[in-house]
Amino acid sequence: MYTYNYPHPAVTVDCVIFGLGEQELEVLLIQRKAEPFRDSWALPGGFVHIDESLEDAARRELKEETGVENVFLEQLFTYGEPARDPRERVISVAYYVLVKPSDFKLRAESDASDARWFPLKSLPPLAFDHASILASGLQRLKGKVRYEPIGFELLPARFKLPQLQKMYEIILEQPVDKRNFRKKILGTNLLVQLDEFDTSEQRRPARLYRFDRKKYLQLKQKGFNFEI
Amino acid sequence: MYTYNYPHPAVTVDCVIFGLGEQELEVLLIQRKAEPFRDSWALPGGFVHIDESLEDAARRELKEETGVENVFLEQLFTYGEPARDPRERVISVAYYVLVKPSDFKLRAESDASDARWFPLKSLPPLAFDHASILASGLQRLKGKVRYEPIGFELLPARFKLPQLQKMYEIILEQPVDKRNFRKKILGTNLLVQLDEFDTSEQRRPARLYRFDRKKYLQLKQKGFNFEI
DNA sequence: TCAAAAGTGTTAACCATACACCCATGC
DNA sequence: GCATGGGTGTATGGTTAACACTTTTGA
Repeated sequence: MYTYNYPHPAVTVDCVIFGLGEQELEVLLIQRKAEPFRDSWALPGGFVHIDESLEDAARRELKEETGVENVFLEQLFTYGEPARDPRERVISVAYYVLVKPSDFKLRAESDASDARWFPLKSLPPLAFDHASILASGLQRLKGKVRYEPIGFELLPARFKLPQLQKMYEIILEQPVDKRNFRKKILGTNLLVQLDEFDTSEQRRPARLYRFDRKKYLQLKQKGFNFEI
Repeated sequence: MYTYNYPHPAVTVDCVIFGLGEQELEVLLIQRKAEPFRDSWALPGGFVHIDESLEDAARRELKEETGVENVFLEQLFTYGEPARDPRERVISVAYYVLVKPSDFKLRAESDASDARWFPLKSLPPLAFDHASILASGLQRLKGKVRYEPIGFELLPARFKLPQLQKMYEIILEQPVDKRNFRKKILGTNLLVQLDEFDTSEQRRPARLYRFDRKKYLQLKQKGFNFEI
């Protein structure tokens, strides 16, 4: 590694933001106001400032463009094909983000904004190589949700088991056996049974649980592996 | 994403190169000739040219600095802490690389070079944040070797089963039951039995096999998952 | 009393694990 | 003929998968 006088590329971050809809996964996109790809939908993101870390840049852009903050965020992949941006050489570090329903509400608050949730099954055409970034975010989510407890990031802190099961069914796109699911998930002892019930529906109320993250982290250090 | 007049960071690639030693994993490092960290050992790598893709840059640096080419190479993580390089803002896209024994020989050929293999257990102090990059390369290798057939990348095209088993024992740092291992690995039908034997040792010759990559890719598309 | 979703156990099939001896070769 | 690692099968325990009815509530 010697001295370096060649031109530097621009570096951006882009975020694939997943949320749980009623029956499917949704992704938060923004509509571009500037060329290139003006008026196209795109992943929220932007240029990395010279004095901030990559993750800081991702969180900053996330907040600026969508109002979303304090969420699960993990680096996905870095895209650097020379021609991926028509303006100049732009290297993009992609992140994926999981938001809870309570974060969804920001959608309403910031509705002056150009951000919108799209069901995965009906995405608009995306700017740049964002469709491919989104696809690998989805692939990562599907793969990781089975052996790390990241699915809880898509649910409220207190949830009912049918809700948890539904989340897995939506992400994995396959039905899950109710009894086996309950046996397995309760068998981990990572769910804390609360003395509360969801009475908002007009039927038998479901018991609420929360995920015991502290306990999970302890077990993980001892070599325990979460698995669905 | 608007126009962008801020300074651009430099972008580098760094490679964590794994090879199998007799009894342990080894990593290929180079000794730096320039400041900062002059004479320190470091991961091979360097600046990304403005017109080459990230992977192309990684392969180019790999060849230039170590003579290694045509190997398994996969993106690992992108490191962008603002102070990780004392000279200027440098964002590094890290790759991990798996080389076969036949690629090892380049070590001898290019021994004028400043590249050397180090057993994982006796690494020298590393420049920049390379120790942490190396650690996550190792973590990735350990995690991935169990559910993707990447371990074969560390072996010659034709290998004997005890050799394959040893590779897993070295990477996973735990003993593997010989009979169960053979049952499982042969049960996948992904190993092709050859009519050749390893007669180089002074004992009962071991049968040679090769990994059937084509078959694996077909099965994978149908949802098959390799697992050890 | 009805509709709708919550909640609960048992059995059978499969898979993972543990384990010990004979074989083929070169010296 | 001996030392060395190569090669082979079975039995057990644990895990996963399949499956149907009762309970609770609000309307």
